[in-house]
Amino acid sequence: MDFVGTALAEMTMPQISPLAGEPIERADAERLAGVLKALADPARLRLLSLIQSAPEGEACVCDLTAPLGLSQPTVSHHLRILTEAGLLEREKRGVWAYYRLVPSAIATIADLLTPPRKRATKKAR
Amino acid sequence: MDFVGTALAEMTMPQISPLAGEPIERADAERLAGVLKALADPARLRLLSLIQSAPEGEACVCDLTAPLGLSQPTVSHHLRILTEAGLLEREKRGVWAYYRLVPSAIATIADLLTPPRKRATKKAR
DNA sequence: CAGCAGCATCGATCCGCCTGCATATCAGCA
DNA sequence: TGCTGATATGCAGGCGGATCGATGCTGCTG
Repeated sequence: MDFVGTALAEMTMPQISPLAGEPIERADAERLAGVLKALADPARLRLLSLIQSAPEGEACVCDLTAPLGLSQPTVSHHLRILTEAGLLEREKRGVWAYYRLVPSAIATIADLLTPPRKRATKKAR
Repeated sequence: MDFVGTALAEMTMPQISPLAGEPIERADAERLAGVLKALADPARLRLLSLIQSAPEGEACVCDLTAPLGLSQPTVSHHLRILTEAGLLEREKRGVWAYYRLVPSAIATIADLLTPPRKRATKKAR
């Protein structure tokens, strides 16, 4: 499941727009589902929220374990999934690993879900 | 998992905005994750796409089985999940069950994911 | 160099979900 | 009423994922 990391980049291409007019391709559906699957977990949603609302917009694992009530390996596991999905980026400073949101990554997903409003719902062929 | 059906309605309240400034609550995270989990499946994404691009914006199960390459019970199962998540609505006309998108349901999810751009990222306390 | 602290990885367990087959339900029709 | 076709539901196999304890790895520090 390494393709998930590049899924976002490939889907930013405007002509794909999965839920727009044309029926979605099987491969595109799997890519989008892969990214959504990374989002579709309470712990990971809270992780994104915690990191985003952190003082500098970044947080290390030790700051996230307590508020989530999960073990450190589990938190690392979720952070890994979010990073591979292209939603987080990791920076190692000394002993600590700082995570921050990838700018506009989530907004890209939101855009993919929102069909181009003005496009005719019927086939534009 | 009946709460999923009402999850969308509860989260449309603007003060929630899960990925906005404040850290997300555990209950809100689970509700949003529940809806996202309904979306995070290739078959269900293709179902939404197929229904939306259908002639009248609606389709019955028999029209969806072939393009998905899945058995009829499996398609019914996915349609049920999407309906319980508040993304589809079902109308029984005679022997057929017609499914159509709930207007702006997906757009609501997209809005929940997109933080209010101009909110200060730092704590507003 | 030895010890320690922060993270990642491994192995194992438990649970939920996707899928299909078989079956039940329901509406239309002869 | 009995039959046929379109959907829904029950059941079960199989796979993936969430979680944790134990362990390994790596910088920092004394």
